[in-house]
Amino acid sequence: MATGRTHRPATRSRGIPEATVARLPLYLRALTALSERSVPTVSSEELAAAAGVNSAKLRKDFSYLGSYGTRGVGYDVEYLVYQISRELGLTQDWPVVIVGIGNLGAALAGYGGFASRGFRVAALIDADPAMTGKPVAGIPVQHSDDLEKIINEDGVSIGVIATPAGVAQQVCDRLVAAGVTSILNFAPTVLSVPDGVDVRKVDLSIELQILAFHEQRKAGEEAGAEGGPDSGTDTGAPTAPPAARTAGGSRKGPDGDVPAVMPA
Amino acid sequence: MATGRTHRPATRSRGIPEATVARLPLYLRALTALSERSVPTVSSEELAAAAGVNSAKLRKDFSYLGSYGTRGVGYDVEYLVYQISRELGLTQDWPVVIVGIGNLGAALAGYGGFASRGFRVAALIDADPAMTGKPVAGIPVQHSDDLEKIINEDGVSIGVIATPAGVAQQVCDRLVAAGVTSILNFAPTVLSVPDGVDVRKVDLSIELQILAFHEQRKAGEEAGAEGGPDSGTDTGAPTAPPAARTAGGSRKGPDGDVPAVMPA
DNA sequence: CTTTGTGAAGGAATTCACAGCT
DNA sequence: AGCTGTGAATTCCTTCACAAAG
Repeated sequence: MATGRTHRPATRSRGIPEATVARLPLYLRALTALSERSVPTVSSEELAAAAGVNSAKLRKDFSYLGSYGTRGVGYDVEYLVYQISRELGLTQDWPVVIVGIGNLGAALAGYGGFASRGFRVAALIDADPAMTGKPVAGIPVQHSDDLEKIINEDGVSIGVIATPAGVAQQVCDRLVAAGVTSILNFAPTVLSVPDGVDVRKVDLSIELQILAFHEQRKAGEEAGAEGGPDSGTDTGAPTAPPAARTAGGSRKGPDGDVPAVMPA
Repeated sequence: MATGRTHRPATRSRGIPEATVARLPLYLRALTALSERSVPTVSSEELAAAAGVNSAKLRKDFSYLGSYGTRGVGYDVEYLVYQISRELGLTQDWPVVIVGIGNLGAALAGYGGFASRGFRVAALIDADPAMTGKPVAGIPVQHSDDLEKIINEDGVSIGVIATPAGVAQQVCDRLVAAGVTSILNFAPTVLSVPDGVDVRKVDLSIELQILAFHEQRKAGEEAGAEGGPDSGTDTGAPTAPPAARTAGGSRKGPDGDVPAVMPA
């Protein structure tokens, strides 16, 4: 930035910004919908609306991919679908293994958006011998003893972890050792992986907590002018704060001390 | 903040950055684990490692909450757990409804992390009459005709949508009309909601596509020095690009034209 | 005219690095 | 000594607004 970016980015677009990459699938989905309705072209304004972003952002995003689009007209839907697909690597297909076939794993196995767009469920793996051989979403579950063999035979590089948190790290380690370099983690744990391995995390409870934060904020505003943080709703007022600082005068949070009612 | 924080923040900390809010649940989880092991205090360095972030970021994050923590020592685990919980609004409990009890909805209903930390599944709702009354994860499914009544009676403000994409928007509309102001959406659609309603989205297929992007990138680097985007892997080379631009010289992507093989 | 593509401005998040407290 | 809390520097992302292209 500071240095002004002399000319073209050397070896070609080294680096589409992460934020842009994260939005490409959104654009792709919107474009696919247009494509199915046989809409031939779309403006940045329309497409942005369909994807739920603003149009300047969309145009900037596309500018990282190249100069697709025609001024005064818009973007050719089919062409863009192809270009984005290629950029995302969806023109090849990616075998994926799902480890942990509980409720969630089963749901994922049956998820339609999985099969479409280049992803193929290569195997379902579970540690429970009772599951072995049982078909889930039409695919027979295999035992985790064979994990390494499965990964190797199918050339799997993407793994989905849907196990309980307690075993997620060891499953992860085995996947990585077997050659998996991208992991989608549904278990509520921080996974540690060597450099070069990507991990993305999907965490229901985190999302809910973020919503709760905003929800609380709304309630606070709507209620009293600027009253305390949450003026109790049901604050029992009992017990004492876990470890009430060493007394002292440190300027703590909003209203000093209140007991915790932490759920398990 | 900027203004040196004369005394207490006026109306109180107007505005913890979103990025910080999104990490609080991570810290909370790590702290809860420490708490269970009866660890009394923790340094920013240790806690950051457990949460998978760097310690400067963690300290900055905490600084938005107030001055908990003791120089030369670290943070009192229990105290921090409480403060973060309160900040996130987890000291009150939030009734949640889940709409769409298919594979995914059932998985969510049974998800442990749900019940803990202040969230309570108030109702499971599905449009299929055959599901009505059937218990899922111990909770009887109710019919979507009663959606409004359920929301009102239980004072639900958070809704989870796990329906097929096709009906997600209308379910969303009904939830909002009934008074829900926070929505967690698992359906692969962009939901439009009025101002004041928060939507968060969890989308498997988007996460996979982002992984595929990076995966492809790795493959590219590891192979030829800096060659084309993916040098084919299996590119049939057939058919023509959807709408091959009006010829012209616009500097398109990396290697001009290649056919699309888009999956449905 | 319409709409893209993009410099430049503005804002947000991260990281540095150290003053200040314990 | 050790560790937090935070201004300042940096990097990343978004938005503006307009020149260039059809």
